[in-house]
Amino acid sequence: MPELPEVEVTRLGIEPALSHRRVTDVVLRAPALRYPMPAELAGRLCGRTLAGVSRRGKYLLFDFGGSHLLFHLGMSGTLRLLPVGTPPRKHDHVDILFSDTVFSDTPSDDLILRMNDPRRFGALLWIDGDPASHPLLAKLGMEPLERGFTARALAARLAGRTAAIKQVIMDAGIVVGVGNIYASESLFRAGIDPRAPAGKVSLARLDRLVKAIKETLRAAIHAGGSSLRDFFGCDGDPGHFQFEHRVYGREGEPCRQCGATIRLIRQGQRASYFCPRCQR
DNA sequence: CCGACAACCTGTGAGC
DNA sequence: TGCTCACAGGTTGTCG
Repeated sequence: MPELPEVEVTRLGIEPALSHRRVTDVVLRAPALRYPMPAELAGRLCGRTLAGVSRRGKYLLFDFGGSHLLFHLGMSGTLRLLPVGTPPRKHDHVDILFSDTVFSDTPSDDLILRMNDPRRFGALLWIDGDPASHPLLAKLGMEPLERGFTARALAARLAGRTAAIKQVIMDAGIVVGVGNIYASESLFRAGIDPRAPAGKVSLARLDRLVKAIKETLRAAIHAGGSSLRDFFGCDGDPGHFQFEHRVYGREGEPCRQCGATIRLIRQGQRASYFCPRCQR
């Protein structure tokens, strides 16, 4: 499901709606996602005010004034904002109820932040202290939309790597947020064969790749993300970037750039799509 | 350190 | 209609 653009679209919807609201209740309907649910979560959260929501890679960090609630959406997770009283559906595992804003004099406008995750590969963790030093976050690589993500910085991390470039740019220890869809899409835009050994890609080509990754992710965020089957933004709207995919999911169809037939191969148990003429 | 692979879990669509 | 199989946006752990 969610790669960086889908997580960022979720953050952009939630942050303005929930910031400065106070938690009034927590409902957990599953004992665990990828990890056991945080102990005493209701006791820790109720009464606290949300200061803001940030993102690191595909993780969302809800700042409750020094302590953080961390979400990961895994393969099939979504976060939605719903009116209080909305009945839960299958796989709605977590509700966090937020009060109306403190200073509003309108009738109650309380909201539920609800996490749905059929496959339960997602995660919910409570982090005291600096989240950057948490084991899940400490070893993460570069943020692709930040200035530090450059061809030179990428080249330094790829030196000596013999694995295929597509698999390496999906490694969160190198660069975060680039998953299976956006890896294929970015390599197409950069004109690079996904099978090329990562350490042997020239600096000039890495420069094109870095620019392609930034462009692709930004365009996808602008489009509300890609919705293949079960991604929706926090308002329930699907994204529409899937209609702009140039190779992902287009096996056997003509390349939009040159007309050659788009190919599907397996790399590391994942599907890779590419144009054999445009990507060499 | 690196690379290859299995595992986690549910739903869906294709093929018979 | 119903069965079985392959596969799906991610990450972690193990093994050589």
